[in-house]
Amino acid sequence: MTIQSKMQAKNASPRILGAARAIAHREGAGKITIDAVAREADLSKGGVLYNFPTKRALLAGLLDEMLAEHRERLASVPEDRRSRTLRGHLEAIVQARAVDDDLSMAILVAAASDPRLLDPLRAELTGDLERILSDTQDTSGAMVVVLAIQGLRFQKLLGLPDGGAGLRGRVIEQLRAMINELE
Amino acid sequence: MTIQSKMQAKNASPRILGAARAIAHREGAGKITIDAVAREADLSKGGVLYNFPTKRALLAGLLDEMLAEHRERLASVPEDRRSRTLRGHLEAIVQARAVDDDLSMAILVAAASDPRLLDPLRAELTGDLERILSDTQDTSGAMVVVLAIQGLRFQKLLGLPDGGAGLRGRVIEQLRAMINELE
DNA sequence: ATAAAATTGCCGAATGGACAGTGAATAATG
DNA sequence: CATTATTCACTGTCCATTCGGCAATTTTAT
Repeated sequence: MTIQSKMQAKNASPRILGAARAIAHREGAGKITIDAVAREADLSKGGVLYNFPTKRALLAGLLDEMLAEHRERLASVPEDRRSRTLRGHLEAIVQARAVDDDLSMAILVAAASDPRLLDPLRAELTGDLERILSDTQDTSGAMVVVLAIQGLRFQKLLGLPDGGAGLRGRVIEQLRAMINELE
Repeated sequence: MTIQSKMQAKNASPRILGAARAIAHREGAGKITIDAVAREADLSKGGVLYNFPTKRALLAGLLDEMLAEHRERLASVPEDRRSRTLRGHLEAIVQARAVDDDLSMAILVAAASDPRLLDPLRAELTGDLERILSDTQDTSGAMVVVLAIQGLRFQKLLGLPDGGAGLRGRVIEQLRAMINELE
């Protein structure tokens, strides 16, 4: 019970999504449960279900929010540079410090519970990829960079070995260089 | 009830693991349930739990089996080539046609239910990575290849866009070339 | 060798907990 | 007052895990 216990917010959805992310960050993606989210958001279970009528909808909302953030990061790359989309993908992952900021975690839960939840993501990435590939002649070179970026994502997410911070920095530098060399 | 209904096999574990993989392949990783595995393996629930006393143990067993297969694939790369481990990782994923043969799916379930299940995988990969990096001077170049391979894994697993089969082939060729150019 | 005893591998019916979803009642808001 | 946001108390389902029993197999004792 917070100080505002009896005050109705106009829209609890952001708080709910934030709660879900907090749980995923703290306890792992699999622990996202309606009850848990309700507790975390200081709301009743019914309250959560009022905003997201099913758990599936909640997960979809999560993914949606993260996709939106992803788009924002992409948009923050200067308009006129070559390989803009590809640069955006790389910088997005460099900036996302906490796993919490990252798409990947939501992706995992989604995939585990219902693969169709990933459809919007697939659509988005398909568009991105088309743009990336049409930005250059060296499509397989570009694709290697794309794949490496995805590799970075899951490596961080799953806590797989990364060869240390120093190497990580040099890898990112190298990826930047590879992007610059695309024509 | 099969024809051998009253015959006791010495060890149902392989059948159980096979059943689990079949389910994961057909219905998704999240559908691995003791009941389902029991049905698929034509065994009772108790029978499954006799071989794997908890579900966690079952998942650990799955991961273990897949790690063993992974080691085998690595071992199949000719002894004397440079960057042997790295080549092994690449060829392993090229060979694994069905997602079914791939580590990744098991990884996902494991990560979702209990991150600690990934510890053996982490250990294995840490060793692999050390070997890979000590095989060359160009550590960041090698790491980019490692990351791209991981990217390929998850791309396939999650059904993310890959730019088509042609591009995929060229990417693999390019990765092979990158490995050859490592010193 | 063989009967008895112990062990192994498995069955299948409970048990209980976790969880998604419902609906009627209630409070807040404009 | 009417609409919207939320609570509360349930319901039903799914699922991991427990447990007593049983048949086949192996070991031990005679």
